[in-house]
Amino acid sequence: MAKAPVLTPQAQDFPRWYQDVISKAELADNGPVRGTMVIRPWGYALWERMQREVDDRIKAAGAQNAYFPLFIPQSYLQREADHVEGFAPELAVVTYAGGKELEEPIVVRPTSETIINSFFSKWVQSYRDLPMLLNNWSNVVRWELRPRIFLRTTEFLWQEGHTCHATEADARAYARRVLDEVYAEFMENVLAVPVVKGLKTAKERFAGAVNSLSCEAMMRDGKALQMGTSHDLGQNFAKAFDVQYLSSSGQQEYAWQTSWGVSTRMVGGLIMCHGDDAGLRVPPALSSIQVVVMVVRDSDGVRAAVDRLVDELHTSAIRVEVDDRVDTPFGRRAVDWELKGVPLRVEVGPRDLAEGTVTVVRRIPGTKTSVTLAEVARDVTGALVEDQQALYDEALARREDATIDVSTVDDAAQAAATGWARIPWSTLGVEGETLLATQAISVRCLIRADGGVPESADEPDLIAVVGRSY
RNA sequence: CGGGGUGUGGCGCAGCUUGGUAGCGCACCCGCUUUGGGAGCGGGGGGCCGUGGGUUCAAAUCCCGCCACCCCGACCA
Repeated sequence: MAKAPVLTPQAQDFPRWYQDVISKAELADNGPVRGTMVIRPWGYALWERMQREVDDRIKAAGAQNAYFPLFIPQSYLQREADHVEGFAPELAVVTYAGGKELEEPIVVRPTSETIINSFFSKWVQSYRDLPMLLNNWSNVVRWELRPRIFLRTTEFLWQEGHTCHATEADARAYARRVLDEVYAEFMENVLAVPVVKGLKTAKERFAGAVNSLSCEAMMRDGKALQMGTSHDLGQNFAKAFDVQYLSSSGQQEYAWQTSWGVSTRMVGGLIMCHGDDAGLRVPPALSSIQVVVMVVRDSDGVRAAVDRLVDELHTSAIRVEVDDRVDTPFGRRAVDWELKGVPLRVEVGPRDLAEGTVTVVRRIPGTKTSVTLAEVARDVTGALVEDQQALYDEALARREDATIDVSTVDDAAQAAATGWARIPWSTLGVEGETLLATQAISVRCLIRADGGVPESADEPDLIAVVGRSY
């Protein structure tokens, strides 16, 4: 008789499956304050690898890391009208500290536009100071009424980039460059998550931005997740915080700005895009452990063979971990690694060694094969590359199958029950967008007919990608 | 804000109707046997039963208040 499934099957109850994976794969726990989370080592390892890969790309795009404070004077938030209105409901405000009531309340940052701009106004003096490209790795707090671990938590970890440019065109181009070269490139090639890049509608735009661009991914239940955003801020904050520079022609000009961010929400996206009924599936390019070598039983020279194999894999620049917990039943260990989603398992036991082989188990396609000792390193290296691609291809095919072109608002609503719909923006319009909102369906982004990212929502022939979202 | 529900070892629950001071599964600890797909057997540790009051010889159980959390609706995006 089959054992009860380790996880609630996705088809039975997707949200429950998501909670089960997070708990059984030891990714995170809920914190004591509602909406907060404790990120456990395996979950944090995913985030650390994401940070490393994103950070490399941010630096390649010319930005430098800096750090700005957690606490912001409340008055700063109030300087930009749309910004304060957008964030007011989710602010955590400190009014009492050091044993007494504060003269001016302090806001725990929900994002750092205001405090960073207060320093830009000091640092940006001349066109020679531009562009100024900064990035801040930090935690932020947005009080959430309906939290979901990793996807929408009261406190989360992220990076926020903030830049100043001499011209509107430069700022726009940079916001777009981050979207393409930092975010989408990372998501598709490292996370193996295909994304649709597009422009947010006025309704979905960041509070205080002129335009917001986003990367949208489809989860296995057909819902959308905004994986990252990049904003063209125009001169809104520059004017509110007096960020001016002297141009080469001797004029005082307001700087043109951008801001952009990705967060621990990506961990949730990774889980829901690739996970299956056996647990997480981590893409090889991301995983902090690419191959786990299992000592099936410590006898007949198994341990020595494992040590030699690990050295060889290290030499091939593969991230390897040994599982020599021989006191724990084999099946338990195998299930644990599957839940955690490590891409490859190499099982070494006396039976294998007698044949001069090892057993290679691939988590992503779910295959198990016997490979000779001489070929392991080559086989493993090839499997890591193939499975990275397979994961991406699978996710892309799933998204395409679940996305349909429609020409009426009713059909769009129908399609959103199981996936996404593409509908001409001229057909949908703001009225259609409002109507869909009553059914918890939103415009994820606007794209051009050829899939390109629009410069503005006023371009003709735009397509709205609509769906339900997290 | 309105309606409904739930609070009992780390987690999930039973016990409450018909009061007699707590039990099950998983997890944990010890021993032996196991170990190629979630181990078996034996032994063991752990609970102010959300909280404050009341009734009673006696309250997890009955009565009243409070708190927290969950679901549905409304509101907001």
